[in-house]
Amino acid sequence: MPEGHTIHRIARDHGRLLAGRPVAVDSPQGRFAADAERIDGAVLDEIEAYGKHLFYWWSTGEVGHVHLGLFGKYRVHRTDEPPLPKGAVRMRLRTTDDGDPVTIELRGPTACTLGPPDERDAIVARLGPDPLRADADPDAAIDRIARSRAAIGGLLLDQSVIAGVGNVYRAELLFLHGIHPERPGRDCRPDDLRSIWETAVTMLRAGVKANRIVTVDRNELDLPKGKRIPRREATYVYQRDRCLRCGTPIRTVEVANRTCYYCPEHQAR
DNA sequence: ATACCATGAACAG
DNA sequence: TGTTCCTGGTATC
Repeated sequence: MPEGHTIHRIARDHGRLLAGRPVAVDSPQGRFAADAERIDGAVLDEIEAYGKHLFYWWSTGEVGHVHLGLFGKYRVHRTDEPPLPKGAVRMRLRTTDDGDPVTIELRGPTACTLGPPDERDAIVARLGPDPLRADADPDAAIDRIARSRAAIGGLLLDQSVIAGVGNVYRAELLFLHGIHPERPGRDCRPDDLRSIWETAVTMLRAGVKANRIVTVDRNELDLPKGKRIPRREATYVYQRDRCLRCGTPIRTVEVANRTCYYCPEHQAR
């Protein structure tokens, strides 16, 4: 699930539920237990999203770091007495004040740690600009791509180039700009690179709003008004059999160790 | 019941 | 470049 839009949506939703409140923290599964103890009962000041990373700013001055990876998942319970947790809950956050009771469980993350703000800064320093953040510098990403001999399909997945884009968005961004995933970054027109950034901003924002990835223009679909777009219709090329626009069979190519879907008709080498 | 694959990324070498 | 870690949905038997 988690590309950048998911992470920003989680930061927003969970922040609304927990920010400014004292929170009981524990780790039923155990691997976060020692860290949990240090912030147990502290006030959660803010949840920050940066690319695919989440940062929990605690009133103790420490910062929690969560990266969901491929499998990590949150579950929200609107009670402070949730059912016995099934499976391995790495981190559990539970309200203890008089407000609306909330318990949030985290399972299967790639990273779940606690440290000083320096550690958060070090992680952010390794990341490229995040299209969902107001402080993003598009030129940092555009220049990196424009100077690179590497395939643009790999660069778009490289979090140090652009933070928050994942395998679905990369395929869709390249399709919409008619660029083959294996084209070297330096062989792309600068205008196209700028446009890719702008499209990324639009797509990711739409993803946060809808809480899912929908990259197609609704008007290109033959759907009854008001009907929800099915998952397999929500993209132009990603996990499709045929290109939504021309019907050409979709091909795949491995770029950066991940399957990249593209339309051979629209995306020439 | 079992296998495999997936929207991710760190690490070894 | 290949291996490893984590979970869950779907396919296959």
